[in-house]
Amino acid sequence: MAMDREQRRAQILDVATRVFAEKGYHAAKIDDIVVRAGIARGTFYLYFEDKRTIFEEIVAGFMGRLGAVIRPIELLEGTHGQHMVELRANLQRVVATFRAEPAMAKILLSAAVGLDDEFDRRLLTFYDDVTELLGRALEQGEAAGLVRPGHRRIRSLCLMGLLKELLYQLVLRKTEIPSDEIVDAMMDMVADGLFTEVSRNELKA
Amino acid sequence: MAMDREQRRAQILDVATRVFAEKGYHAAKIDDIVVRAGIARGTFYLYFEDKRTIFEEIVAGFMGRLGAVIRPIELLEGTHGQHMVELRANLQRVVATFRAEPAMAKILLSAAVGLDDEFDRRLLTFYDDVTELLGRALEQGEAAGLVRPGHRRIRSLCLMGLLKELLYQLVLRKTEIPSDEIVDAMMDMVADGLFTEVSRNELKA
Amino acid sequence: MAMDREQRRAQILDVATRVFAEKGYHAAKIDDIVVRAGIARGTFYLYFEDKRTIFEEIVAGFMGRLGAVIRPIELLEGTHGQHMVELRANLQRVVATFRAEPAMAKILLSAAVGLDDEFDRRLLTFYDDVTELLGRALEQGEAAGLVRPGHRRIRSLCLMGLLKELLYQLVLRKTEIPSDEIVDAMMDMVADGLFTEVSRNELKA
Amino acid sequence: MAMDREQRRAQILDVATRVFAEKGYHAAKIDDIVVRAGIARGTFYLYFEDKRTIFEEIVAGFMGRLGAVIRPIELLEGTHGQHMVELRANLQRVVATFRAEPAMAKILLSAAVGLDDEFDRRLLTFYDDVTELLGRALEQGEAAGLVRPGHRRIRSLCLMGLLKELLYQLVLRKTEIPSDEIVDAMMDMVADGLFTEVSRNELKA
DNA sequence: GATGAATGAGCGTTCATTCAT
DNA sequence: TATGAATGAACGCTCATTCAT
Repeated sequence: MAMDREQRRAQILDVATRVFAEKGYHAAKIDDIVVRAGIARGTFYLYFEDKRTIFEEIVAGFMGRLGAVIRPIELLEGTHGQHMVELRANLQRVVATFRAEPAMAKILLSAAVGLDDEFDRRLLTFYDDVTELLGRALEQGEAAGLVRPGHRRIRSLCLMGLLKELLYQLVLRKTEIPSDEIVDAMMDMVADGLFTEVSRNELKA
Repeated sequence: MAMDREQRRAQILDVATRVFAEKGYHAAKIDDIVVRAGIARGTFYLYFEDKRTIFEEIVAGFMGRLGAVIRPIELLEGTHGQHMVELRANLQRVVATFRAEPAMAKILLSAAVGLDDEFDRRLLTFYDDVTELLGRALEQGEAAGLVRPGHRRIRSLCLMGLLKELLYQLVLRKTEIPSDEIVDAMMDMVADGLFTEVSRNELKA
Repeated sequence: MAMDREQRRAQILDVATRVFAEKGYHAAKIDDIVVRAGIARGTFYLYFEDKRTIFEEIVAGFMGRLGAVIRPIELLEGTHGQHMVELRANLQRVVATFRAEPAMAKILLSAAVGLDDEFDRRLLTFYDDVTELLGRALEQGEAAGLVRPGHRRIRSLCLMGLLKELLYQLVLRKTEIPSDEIVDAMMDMVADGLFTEVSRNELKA
Repeated sequence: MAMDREQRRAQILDVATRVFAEKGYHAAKIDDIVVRAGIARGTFYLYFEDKRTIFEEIVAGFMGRLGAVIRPIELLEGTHGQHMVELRANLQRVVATFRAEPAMAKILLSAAVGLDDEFDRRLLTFYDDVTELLGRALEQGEAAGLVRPGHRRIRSLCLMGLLKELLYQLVLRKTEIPSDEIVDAMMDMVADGLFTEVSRNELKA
């Protein structure tokens, strides 16, 4: 098994990811990882400080990859007409990133939730960052006259939750809807809302 | 400590709810509950079969209260003009229910996630039920000409996620936004979407 | 439930006997006894010091009844011809005593065995007493020329074991052999042995 | 403490055997075993699944050794004159086996009794097997004219019980009677019975 | 006397982590 | 570097016994 340090580390990380995804943090035993990686118990600790640490590294790694895929939309003059394309591209990249690593979807959206206060804070911080990104996008959108003015914080949270739920369901339940269709439906709803003229009038009444 | 059986049970249930909310299922020790309830270890088992069972009862109880608060909207002839009122009332009751029991929000939306396969299934089933309810509402709305036709499954999931995220954030982060404002902003977004004429045209381009 | 103290005691003792017989000492819970006796947990301790004590009383009681049934065979002059009748009568009474209280057979021959050192000693002492009784009977028998001379201690132990095994099997496995037949076969074997002339000669060779 | 896996296993097994013999199954704590073996609590579970399992292994092991020592007596033509020698040899091997492992005698004949229904069944089955072996021996003996005809089942049970009692007493009470003497006395009694001509006549009267 | 809610010591088992080889 | 046997703290649960009413 000629394997340099980095390869070994990567292999363990990979195995651990799948184990955590399958069993959840608590039910995942170091033993499960070690057996599936074909290494000795002690070897694990040569590469990772402890169970908690490797889990954090896994999550942090995916958060990084996810962040790298989201590109802020520049609302500069003259780029008009590109915004929607870029927005859709962002969404599609995010969906694709999760679909490429379904195990990570399970971990990020489920196994890592409620682990403990410290980890919850970490997760919240990540989601906060994304939410803030969305908030700024809305702000710029409003400034550019592309977005109807409205409660930005609540709207960002809604967008965040809507995304998380879709990703969770699509990846974990292996729903077979093509990414395009998902992104289209999501954007249609977010862009134009659900109501018809009739119900809008009713609402105003 | 004069306390009849029901009182004692309720007291333990209450203490346990808070402990589970604070620490999550695994980190919550029977000892934590017992000490905070001011009872002996054995007393706990006089009222509840085991750790798992009391947790399930806590979750099931709240799911029940939540279900009781959601009233299906009748789309009968002549009830026109009432739909929006009823929809908003439903939302407000749900928000109020979570705000009344913040610990339960933490448990349902975080501590109970990823506990084990069996419990995950239970949670998913609950959310599925709600999602289906939303799906039927959309269907009836479309039929009544109140909702723009569109991908119902994806839309219900979006609504579900949007709700969950809002509730999680509002309750856990103790955001001080009044329920009215939240419901208004949420409904505005869902009803009319985020885009202006300008961006709609851009989207079509 | 008008019941004076003695009646209550007797009732609990009776119930406990059956519970101990059915489940064995360790698996028998005070709760089992209390529920079946239709009394409260605390009431039990008004009549008996603790679990161990009631068990000891049960065993001691039966040992007493058993002892009362075994009547030493007087080998006085002139009673000749009565010995065998009396011996058989003794055996039949012992068998009858066990058959009358099958639960006690289970307890004495199984549930009480290996409980702890102290109790084992008590059992051993009881069996020792009986063995000694048998030993003296053999001694007198030899003196009277009725019993072939031989190793008295070993012979008594053999008789003891043979009796215990028969009783255990007959009572616990509810074998349907009539007491008479059992006593006859046992006595035939003990009296004349198993061998024929042929094998006796062979043995001597 | 250089010890390979098999040695360690054997050591724990040995210690456990003595602990079970001294205290009985229930009173024996894993701690007792572990402390006396000079290992950590967890180490025990590296070699044995649980308390029950190691106990079963101990008992099964001894039953095996015991079974291996009992050799069926072939009643073929021409082997005449060997039967008694072989019978005595069997007995002596059984006695020797118990004497070599006094702890096992205590366990098999006392600590394992009344443990629970499942285990009781296992024990009974073992004794049943031996009893049946004895029954077949009697049958063949009768057929060969070596054994007086009689109630075979009762006789086998008697032999079984007589053996158990002797072994229990001799091993546990550390009686210093040499095996030879025991076997001789036992065989003398079983072969020829206890009675003289006088008592036999009396019996018939 | 009777009740039954409350007690708490005690035990089997798990599993992340260490460390001698 | 790799190994895997050994460690031991920690926890859920039981049940005989007590005691306030």
